[in-house]
Amino acid sequence: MDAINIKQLAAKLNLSTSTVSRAFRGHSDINKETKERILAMAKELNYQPNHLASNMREKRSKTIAVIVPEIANNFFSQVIRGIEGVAREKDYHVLIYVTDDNYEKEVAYITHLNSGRADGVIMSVSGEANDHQYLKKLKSKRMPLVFFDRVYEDIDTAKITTNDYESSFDATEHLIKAGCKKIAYLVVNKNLSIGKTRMNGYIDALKKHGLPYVDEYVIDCSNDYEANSLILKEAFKILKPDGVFASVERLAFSTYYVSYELGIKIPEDLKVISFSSLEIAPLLNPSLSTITQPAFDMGVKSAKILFRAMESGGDFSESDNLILNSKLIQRRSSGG
Amino acid sequence: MDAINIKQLAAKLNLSTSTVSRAFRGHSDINKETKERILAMAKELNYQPNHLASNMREKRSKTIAVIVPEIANNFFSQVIRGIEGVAREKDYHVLIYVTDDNYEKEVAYITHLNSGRADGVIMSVSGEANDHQYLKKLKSKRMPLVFFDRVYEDIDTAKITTNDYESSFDATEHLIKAGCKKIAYLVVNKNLSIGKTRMNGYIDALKKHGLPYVDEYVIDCSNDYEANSLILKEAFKILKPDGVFASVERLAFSTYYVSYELGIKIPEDLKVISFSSLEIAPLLNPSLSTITQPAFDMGVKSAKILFRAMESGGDFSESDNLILNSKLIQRRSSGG
DNA sequence: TTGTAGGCGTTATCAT
DNA sequence: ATGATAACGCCTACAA
Repeated sequence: MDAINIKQLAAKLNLSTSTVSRAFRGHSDINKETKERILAMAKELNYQPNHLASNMREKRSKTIAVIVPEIANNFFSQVIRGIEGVAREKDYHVLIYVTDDNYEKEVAYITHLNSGRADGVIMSVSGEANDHQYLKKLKSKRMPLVFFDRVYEDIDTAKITTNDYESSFDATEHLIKAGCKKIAYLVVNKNLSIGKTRMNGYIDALKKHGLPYVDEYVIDCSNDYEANSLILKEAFKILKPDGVFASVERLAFSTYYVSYELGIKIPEDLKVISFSSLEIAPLLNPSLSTITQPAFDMGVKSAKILFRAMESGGDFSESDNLILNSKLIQRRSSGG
Repeated sequence: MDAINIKQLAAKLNLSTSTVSRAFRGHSDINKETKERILAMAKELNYQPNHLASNMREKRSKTIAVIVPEIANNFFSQVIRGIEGVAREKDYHVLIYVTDDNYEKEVAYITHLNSGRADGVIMSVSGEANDHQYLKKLKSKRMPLVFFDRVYEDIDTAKITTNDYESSFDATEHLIKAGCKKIAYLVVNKNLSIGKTRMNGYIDALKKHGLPYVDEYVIDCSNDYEANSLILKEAFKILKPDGVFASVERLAFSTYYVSYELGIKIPEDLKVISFSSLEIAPLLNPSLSTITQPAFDMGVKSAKILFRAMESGGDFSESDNLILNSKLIQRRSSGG
């Protein structure tokens, strides 16, 4: 009762394996009747060509790998949904790898992919460490790589990002116009390119409006809820900011929790805006002002660019560096 | 500069492919020095055994498939995270398939998996249609299948679910004790086993407390936000429920939006409780009372059971039907 | 239109 | 300890 193979099927039909193979590959030179006979019998015996074998023969896996820092996160899950949809259309399969922002895992995944498991990679980087040699190996193996959102600048490959600098500038300016004088910038990893870019927008907006840039107002958080809670509690007590710009959704949530706890009223005492892909931002208490990235669309575009590269031999062009626009949506948390 | 293979590597070293192969498989009979020489050269040439080939040889893919109705959803993304973690430990890879609650896609995915792409499947079903023949084929191919959360009762395989009946009973009772007399039950697909089970809990709780069961109070919704908004608006206007029990997170969100719009005050005019895995339920306006399923844990357990089955030849035992407990967390939306 | 045969890259078996 | 060889299941160039 085990899986049947092409040989057995051919035997049952008194045909050669080539003919059977042809029936499945939409080949030209095959008698219509024979083909039908084959497909009918295949159905009856529940035969399907073995992918492992045919992929090996054709030297491709019909699979793409998606590497993300986390998955239980609105932004990434929406991106993945976008990627999955495109892959499905192309009849490709999607492997998921979660790095938990861990550099070693990232290296390990990429390294293991160097072995025929995937034909291409879409990834949002962990941002730890500075040695990106392991990624260059992909290139030498002609395995196209697309970065989205969090990228390594020193790797020359397609990058799908959003206009982080402008958005951050706008968000900060938005808080200033709402009357904030002491705006805290919440970040998870200052060294990550994305953290830097967003911070520059913040700094330049302060400058433009003649507000001083104060180092302490840049609050370096972690990926851990508990830890962030402590960090923010301390910071809020000491600095007493009247505005918070969270560079990551999670930090906005922590801001809410801490504010509840300390009796800080949003938006009266503290105005908040955050990068976020949360679809229910309007349902929060108070509704959260957001800079919303086109997550789903980023997934779709990343996948399309990857497929184009795979179809054309693995090369990218300058036009494969896309910068999409995020949307600033003002809600109650920033005084709207 | 293309990928190198074992033959070329062996040639460079003046060794046979067998010896090189042994170096990679931790085989006993190999000279330590030779092994080191091989590994060093492999590193230099960036050689890695081709998975497609070795998997084919060993007749397994070291891959599991995860099929879910949707992915941009807290419950499913947390389950996936759990699965992914276990898979990683076992050095397995994870394929993701999204059905969008579409029966045809479900059938298509399952059918295509009958071909060596995966060694096992974890799935939460779409629940459309009643012909589950296609799943039986998996069994004949010795491909273990684990259902989680949404299952087909007529398929004899491992099932990881939660105590939906009891949770629903408790949730309904909770609303009754909070003073509700006219409780609406919101459901997406009445015919899905999960919808039925949860509804039974609702019905029995009404009975126990002497409240009439009224057909109109069971409100059949869809997966579309817009459509649900209309359905609920109509229903709320006509039925004027004082309690809502949402069998799915999404419907609680719609309830909030509609209530805002109609000026219905939660919890004063309407008390709400919902199945939900939302980590920020406390931040909603008002904070949402939830029945929270142990999503991450369900993922972990599903994966572990699948691996045990794969390791032991594909069979499940009665003890592989797990029923985990959800937690009822009372918050402001139900009057807490 | 169909069949024959070789090879994709790896590994286990058997021999040396 | 190492090497030669066959086999995994499929596909295609070539032959008939």
